[in-house]
Amino acid sequence: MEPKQHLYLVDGSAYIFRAYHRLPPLTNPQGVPVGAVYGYTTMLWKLADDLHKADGPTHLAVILDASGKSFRNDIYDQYKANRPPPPEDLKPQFPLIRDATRAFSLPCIEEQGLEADDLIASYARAATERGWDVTIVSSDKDLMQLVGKCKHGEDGEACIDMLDTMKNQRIDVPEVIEKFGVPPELVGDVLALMGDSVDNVPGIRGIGPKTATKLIQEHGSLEAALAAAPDMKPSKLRDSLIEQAEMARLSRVLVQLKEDCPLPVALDDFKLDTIPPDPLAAFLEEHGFNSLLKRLGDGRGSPERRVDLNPAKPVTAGAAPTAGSSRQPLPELPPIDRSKYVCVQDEPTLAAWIERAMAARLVAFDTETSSIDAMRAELAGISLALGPGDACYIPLGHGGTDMFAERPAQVEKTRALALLRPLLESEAVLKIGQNAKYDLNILARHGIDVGPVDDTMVMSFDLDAGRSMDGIGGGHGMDELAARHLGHTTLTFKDICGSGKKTIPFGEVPLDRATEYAAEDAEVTWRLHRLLKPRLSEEGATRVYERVDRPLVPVVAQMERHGIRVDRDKLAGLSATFAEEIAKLEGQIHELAGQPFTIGSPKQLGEILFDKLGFKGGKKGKTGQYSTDQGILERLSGEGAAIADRVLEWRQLSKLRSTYTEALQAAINPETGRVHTSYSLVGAQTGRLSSTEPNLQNIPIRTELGRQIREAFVAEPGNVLLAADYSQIELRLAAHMADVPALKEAFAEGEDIHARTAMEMFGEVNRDTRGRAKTINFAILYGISRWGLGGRLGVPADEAQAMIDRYFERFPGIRHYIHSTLESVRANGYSETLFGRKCWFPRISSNNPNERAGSERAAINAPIQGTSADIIKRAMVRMMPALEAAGLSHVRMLLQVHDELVFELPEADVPAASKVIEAVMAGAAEPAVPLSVPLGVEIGTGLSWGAAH
DNA sequence: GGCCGAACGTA
DNA sequence: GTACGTTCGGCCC
Repeated sequence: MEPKQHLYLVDGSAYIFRAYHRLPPLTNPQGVPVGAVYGYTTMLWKLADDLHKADGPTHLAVILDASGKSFRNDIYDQYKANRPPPPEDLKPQFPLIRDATRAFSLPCIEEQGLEADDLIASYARAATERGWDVTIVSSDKDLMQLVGKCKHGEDGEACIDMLDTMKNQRIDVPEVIEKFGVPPELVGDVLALMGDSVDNVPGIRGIGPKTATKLIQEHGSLEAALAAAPDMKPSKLRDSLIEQAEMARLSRVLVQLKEDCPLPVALDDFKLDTIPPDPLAAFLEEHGFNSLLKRLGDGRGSPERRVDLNPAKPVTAGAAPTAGSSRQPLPELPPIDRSKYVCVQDEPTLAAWIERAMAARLVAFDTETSSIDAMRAELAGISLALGPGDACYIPLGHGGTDMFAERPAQVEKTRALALLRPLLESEAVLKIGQNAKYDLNILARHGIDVGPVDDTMVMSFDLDAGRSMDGIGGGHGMDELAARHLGHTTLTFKDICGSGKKTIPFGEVPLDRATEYAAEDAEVTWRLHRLLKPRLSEEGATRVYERVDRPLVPVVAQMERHGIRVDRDKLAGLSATFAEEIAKLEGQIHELAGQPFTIGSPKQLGEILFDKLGFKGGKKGKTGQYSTDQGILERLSGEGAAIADRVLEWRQLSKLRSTYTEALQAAINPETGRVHTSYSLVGAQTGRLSSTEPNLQNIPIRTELGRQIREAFVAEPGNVLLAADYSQIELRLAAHMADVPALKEAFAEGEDIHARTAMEMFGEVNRDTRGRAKTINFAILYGISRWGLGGRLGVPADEAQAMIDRYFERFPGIRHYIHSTLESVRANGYSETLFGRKCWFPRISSNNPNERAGSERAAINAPIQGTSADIIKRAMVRMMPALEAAGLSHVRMLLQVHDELVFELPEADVPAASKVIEAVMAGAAEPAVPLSVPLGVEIGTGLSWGAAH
């Protein structure tokens, strides 16, 4: 028989507050306060010492609070409202807690919307159900409710106790009774009566611990005490109990621990091995914890030392995992075996799978459909995975198109979805998707609001954006992730459905093949989640994942479903006008050329211009072709070449017609009559969204002709469109991040920022100097180079360099920002936004100077562009709740264009909605990152997108 | 049918 | 000089 398993659950968040208040202030060699971190480290040290003792841990995890809001705020909005912000010198220690945990190679769990207490309760219950003993490392009184809860599992009795490491005291049932006067199962009733000022649990006014205990002892429960109140002798206590009975009941709910939370990491993955000494030593050294370092002594280099990279296993693409990324290795799983999958074709089997998924509290899922376009796709089936080799496919729309072939047996679609709905919508079951936004949209169209959801594609992005090396892709698609992390080659869509003309819809794929493909996707998603989720906390990506990108998934999904109305007739009219003009120009161009040719071919055009017509200044690029881009043609036009002028006009009109007026008409969804773009959450390495099919982030605005296309984006009758833009957000962020007093001042005063720059640079402001200043400001954001700036301004490189020097002289913070950013990217391999979003630059140390310089420019830009992306994403996440709280439930958020949000709303709501939108956007960095510049938001409204600007 | 480079639309 | 996506012609298979 296996030895008894013993799980330790460390209440990390509560611990550091206690450690902070109990220990003297202490700073590390870099001057960062680390007193609480030191206390936390010694606590982990003590636990690690017990590792191989008889009653020591066999499994261990640290549990942290991930976010300020939880389900308790939905029940009682004042919950934890009185809690003061943490002291300034404690704040920087929070992220270090994760570093410390990582240094011990221990798993660290946190989950948005859940408090550490609830996760601890859920893990404790799950472990005792399996017959494991549990020790909760905490002294939190709420958690005392759990003590003693025994189960009779396979291994006999399993119990929960607590360990207060500060007092070095075990807390078991007698200790709980000593503290509360009642056994653990009644602690919740006592807590409900006495309330808690720190958490702002109301309780009953005038009742403290003493009276609460007495009442519960006498009556046996909260409800009994409340029921007995009218018969008590008249007193203040009696009146309070009667008057505030509801408050007590509410408090009872608030102190109740949630034991059925989805478990983001499986219990088996908390298995403890040995603590590898190297990362620990590095951590102790970095923070100057010399006494501990000494005690670690010659543990370094011992035979237990673990090797980071096992060549037999698949290797993460990009930079090899470096010091600090080690952890207790996850137990190995059997290889993927597609023969184990089940095709679910009848209701009882389906019901059994749903029941098992409910019990597992974690299920990977995937939908199969007829199209890549979620707004047009027909549902063909759903796959579920509960573990390795434990996956199924539920066909729902197979067959039926061929009248002569027999339709395979399947559970009827509506019936199956009705059965699946409680699972997919259950708060207690974590659903894991790969690009879950797609599946959310498919299921939303069938009336199912899936949640809570984790997304492995988004996790991969938050961990590894930009991390690709020669020969190894850096993408976040399922096939690529499976190859990179699991060493597994998945069946591809092409393998199953073919490609090109011979593509068959998924609903026509035979069920055995469909099952292999679909269930494999779900199992791969399950396995990826198991690998990636723990990496989030280990690699400092939790904040950006939990607070920004994860909650954004359903928000963006909803925007895609909303779509935007376009005026087809208006587009058709423009298209016809453009076509006429294009034909006219074509005739003139062929006339001027002396022969017909394909104007759209740069190759042919170049030959006509420079070979046949003999214009000078033809430059051939690396492909041996003449360049005929806008700059060249404008120069020729200035030199009097009429043909160049006509070609420029022809190009503008052709572009507008083919890319916009024609393509947008084709993109109108016949069912909704609207255009639904698809946003990629992992499209831009910096963290921006990207938009495809169609791209609604590059609708023209700069020229009058192009602007007419924006007029075709319109509101429904009775509604208007509202466009809200951040003004100069990247420059504002640069001013903040590089700490440039002159620029910050200008933004604070609402000055014209380019004019201010012109004044600083040239001593006077006029059209010319302001324009040059504007160019320089942008050049800074894009990673400046003398040649680039020179080219833009039309001055020699040395003159441009002089301007750059002058800029640095006037705004010294900028030079320092560039220098320190590059320094840090070279040292760590990645840049970081103010919110901790990483962007990797594997070529920053390339031997190729061009490549290296390119990476450097991108690395200077990424924190600024990425922080701006983080901020608007945070605004998007908060927007609908804020509007709803203001009673503005008819406002719909339709589009995001990097620094702009577009809404559709009833005209009457404009004043109220403008206020909310402005406030949410302007405050979106707070409270995580207080900015030293205000964020300006400009709002316009109109019947069309064009008019709203 | 699939891929690449040139050109050009946006922030 | 940053970050994207789409269209087109030209070329490959």
